[in-house]
Amino acid sequence: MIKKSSLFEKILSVVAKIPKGKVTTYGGIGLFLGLKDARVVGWALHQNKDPIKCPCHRVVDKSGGLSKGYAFGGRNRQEELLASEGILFKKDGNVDLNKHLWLPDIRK
DNA sequence: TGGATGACCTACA
DNA sequence: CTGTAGGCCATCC
Repeated sequence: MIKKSSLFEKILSVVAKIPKGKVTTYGGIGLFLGLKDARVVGWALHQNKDPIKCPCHRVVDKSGGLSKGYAFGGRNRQEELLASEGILFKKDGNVDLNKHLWLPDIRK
């Protein structure tokens, strides 16, 4: 049900569909939207100011690591939010993609 | 109109 | 493994 609008809305729609306890990657969203870059995804999330509709904390990088550090007010904050949803972290401080990786449904 | 910016990814040395 | 370079998309000034 992705409408034809700015990628901003598309990305937000995808992120909003992320089930609780799951995480997705920038590259995954970009690939889903047919983009060849993950920058747009990061850009959209950065421009996003509605964490209620867009759980940015559920979006991680390809390695399962969190963003640079100034996402929500600190990387620690994101970890806290993810942990609050039942997402486990590895000793590296990265999300366990093997258990929580989720990708958008292309059919829908 | 056009350069600069951005929460990234991949490839190569 | 770390560092550098390129890429491509949208928005802002």
